[in-house]
Parts: sequence; C-alpha cells; structure tokens
Amino acid sequence: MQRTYIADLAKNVGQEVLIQGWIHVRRDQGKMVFFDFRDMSGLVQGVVLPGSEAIETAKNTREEFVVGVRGRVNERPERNRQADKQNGSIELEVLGIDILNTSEPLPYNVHDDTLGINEEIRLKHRFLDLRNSRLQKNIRNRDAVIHLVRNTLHDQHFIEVETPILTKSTPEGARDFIVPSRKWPGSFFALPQSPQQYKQLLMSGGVERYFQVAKCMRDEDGRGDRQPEFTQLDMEMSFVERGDVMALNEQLLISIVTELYPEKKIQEIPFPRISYKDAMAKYGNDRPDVRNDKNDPNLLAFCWVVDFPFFERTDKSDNPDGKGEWTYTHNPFSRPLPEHMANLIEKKNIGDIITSQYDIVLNGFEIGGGSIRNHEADALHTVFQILGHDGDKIEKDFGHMLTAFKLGTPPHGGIAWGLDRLVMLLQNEANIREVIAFPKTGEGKDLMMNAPSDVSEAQLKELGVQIQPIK
RNA sequence: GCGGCCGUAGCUCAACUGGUUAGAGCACUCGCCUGUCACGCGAGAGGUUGCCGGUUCAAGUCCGGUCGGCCGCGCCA
Repeated sequence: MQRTYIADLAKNVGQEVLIQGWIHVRRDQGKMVFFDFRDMSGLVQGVVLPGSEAIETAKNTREEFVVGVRGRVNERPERNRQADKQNGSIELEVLGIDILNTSEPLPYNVHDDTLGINEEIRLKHRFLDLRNSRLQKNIRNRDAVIHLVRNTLHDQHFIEVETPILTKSTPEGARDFIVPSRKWPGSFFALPQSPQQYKQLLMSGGVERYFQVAKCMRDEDGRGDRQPEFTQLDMEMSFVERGDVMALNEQLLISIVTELYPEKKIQEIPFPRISYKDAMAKYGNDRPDVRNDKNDPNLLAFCWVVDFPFFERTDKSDNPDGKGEWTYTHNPFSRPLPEHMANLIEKKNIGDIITSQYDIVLNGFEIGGGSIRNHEADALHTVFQILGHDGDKIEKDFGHMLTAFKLGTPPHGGIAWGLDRLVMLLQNEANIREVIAFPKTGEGKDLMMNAPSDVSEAQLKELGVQIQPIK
C-alpha cells in the first residue's frame, strides 16, 4: 500500500490509507487509545476504537516509536473538532499498527521548544533536537533559501563549481585548520577559509559567472553568530563593475524575503548605502543597525557599507616613525576605486586609498561582503609590496595568482554571503547553531561525534607526526 | 588568551543564615479509565548534588582547584 503523507490526509476522507512516522503522543483511555502521529509533513490524531484489532499493539507502543499505521480517514464528530490544529477536523481510525522500530524514553522532551534544555545535552543528541518543530523549520527554510538562490543564479547563467577542500595555508587572514599529508610527511594541507583564490582563478578560466554553496573553515574562537565551520554563498562574475554585483545581490535578497518570508518587510528599497566613515561616525561600527524599530521581529533593515579604506596601520608602534605596518582592512585581492588606482600604483597617500569593497549588513550583522578584484598583476603585486612582503615571498605565496593575471584574466568581482548568519536572522534565531544541522560548541567541539579526538599511534606514525604536550 | 554566568533524579526546577532521611512537575514502571487532544486518577521506582581537595561538630550551600556548557572581549583577509 502506497504511503500517504499526513499533510495530505484531509484529501482522503473516507479512504483507507497507510501513514508512516513517529508516535508523537499516546493518550491511553483504557478501552480506546488516542495518538498523535507525526511525519515530516505534520501531525494527525489517530484513534483506536474499542474492540479494534489494533488495541493490543496500541497498548504496547510508546512515544517516538516508529510506526506504519493503516487506517481510515474520518471526519471528526462535530464536538471534537479543533479548528486551530492541523488536521483538526479529521482523524485516522486506526485499523492496524506495524511497529517499525521501538524507542527508549528520550533523554529530553523534543515536542516542546528545546531552547530551555541544557545546551550540552541538546548538542550530544542533536539528531533528537532536529525532530523539534522549530529546528525542522529552520533547516527546511534554510534549504528553501539555498534552493531559490541556486535557481535564480542558474537562470542568470551562473554555474555552481566546487573548489578544493584540501588546499594551501594562506599567510594572511584567520588561523588555518591544517591537515597533515601522508604522501609528503612534514607538509600540510589547509582547509579553505573561503574559495577566494579559486573563484578568481575560475574567472581566469573563462567561467565568467560562478557560484558555490561553500563550506569554509577558520580556526578562531566562536561567538553567537560565528562557527569555526560555516557556509558561504559565494559568487564571482567577470566583466562587471561594483554596481552590477550590488544590484544582483540586492535583487536576490529581496526575492528571498518576498517569496519565502512574506510576513517580513524590508525597511528601505533600494538598500541605503553608507560610507565606512559615516557608519563609524554615526553608529560607532561598520555594521550599523539602521532599523527604525528594533522591537519589530519582522523588520529587515538591509544596508550597504562602502568606501572602506584599503589599508590601515597595525596597532604595533615598533617602527622608527612610531607607526605600525600597513595591513589591509578587508581583502588584499580587492581593487581600489577607479579614481584611486593611480595612488596605489605610485604608492602615494596610502592611507587615503579607498577600496571597491562593499559589505551587506542586515539588522546590525554583516551578512556578506565583496569587491571588484585587482585583475592586473602589477597592481596586485604593489598591494603586497605595501603590505611589506618581499618579492620572493610574494612569488611563493601568490605567484599562481600573478601568473594567471598575466595570462588574460578578465576584470571581475564578486561577493560572499554568510549564509548561516542570514538564515539565523530570517528565522529570528539568537544563535547561529539553531540554523546549522550539526553545529559545534563555542570551544569548537562536536559533542555528538566527540570530535576532535585522538587518532591511533599507527596513523600518527604513517604521517610522521609526533604529539608534544603544549604548556 | 581574558572576563562574566551556570552545573542538584532522564528533563525542567526547589531545598531559608551551613543543620534531621535532598523535594516537586514531566518522563519511566504497575493498576484503573469508551471521545481524549500536554487526557485524567492511584501507587511505585529513580540521587556519588560535574569532579578533586579544603574549612567546619556538620557542606548541595562557604573556600581553592579542575572539567564541561553558555555569553562577551581579544581574535576572526
């Protein structure tokens, strides 16, 4: 017999059907037993009438047993209808129950919101937490966002390309997660902090319009809106200017809200643009919360922050002139604004050079950032010179980029969204863990898998790795 | 790396100023129940108070340490 989803039962009144799912609640009345059955589509009440052949099995079931239930869909008696509930006007008259798996009592109740449950216990039993309706909504709506973005970008001639997970340690940026190489003892892969270099090289490779739902890893300490492993919605386009990337992304975000979150309203369209200087002066940070009403859970206030300085001094003042070294504020691969290119090439007024960088901010959270890139080898080389790298180091670390740029790389630019953070805000969650199926703790552990963990002596020996205690 | 908060039954919590045998609701087990919908009623079982040490006649409670979790700072192109 073909399975019917619980959400479709109302279309089958009077029919005999088979549903499959979990026993959500059992209410044993003695001679008759009521159930709430649950599958991914919802809940329905089942009733085992007195004298039913199913009564014996019904008595032996418990919450969270996995069952196949054969039954007849009936209209409920008038006085037993519940207008506020899914399937509140129908019920399933249970004719037979097939127990597909039993369940011991759960460590905690997953029917009510699990936000109040000890976080450690929730994370250890994440597979149970995911049964909770709030978590189900979060991961399903996350999928809806990704689905919409994939469809929209494909319609606009983007292709999704996967880039390597085993890659090279980047001398700049966050701390890398590193992976020892067996074939080359003493050498290490690094996990990508972002697909930045690969996506630019895809532009060199003639892909022109790329995107990827990309896993990124940064070995830094966590926050409520930060995980060591997270997902970027990454894209890059050739032959575009700053306004093209911003317009495309603005439209994409508007589509997500209007199509998937119709109850929410966007405060201002087109999204306001604030310069870094104004944001710092007016809000004291570069991710301003521009909401008119911070208590409205359905208000989404997007804004762009632009015109960041390309370089800033490090806070170390160990130089003879008392000033720190130059470092970049966002991304060394960014291109200055067109009118600032001359200063970069001539290394003049370095602190005044403005980058093409644009950050997209939502309700005080940075949900994405990008720029037009330096596609000319000389310009990129100059950036690294300003950053204090000598020629050999530039060649060793970024030679592949410079070579590509000397071999016909088109002008290009792009952006990357922090997908988890965006979904967190759309789902009105206070923590990024709530929208990630299997998140890590603030200390970067997976409590369910118990990772990271020891590896065997044999594995270490094969890798030529020795463990030394860290003091 | 630093700071703050937290840790009592499977879960959520209580336990006065340090004082008798650490309690309750839910879950669990058993019994009863023909329209319940977080069903109800009755009974029962369930504890190394995270761990180690100290103070005290006496520690869930006070002190030190440690482990774990949460929040924030540093960090995060």
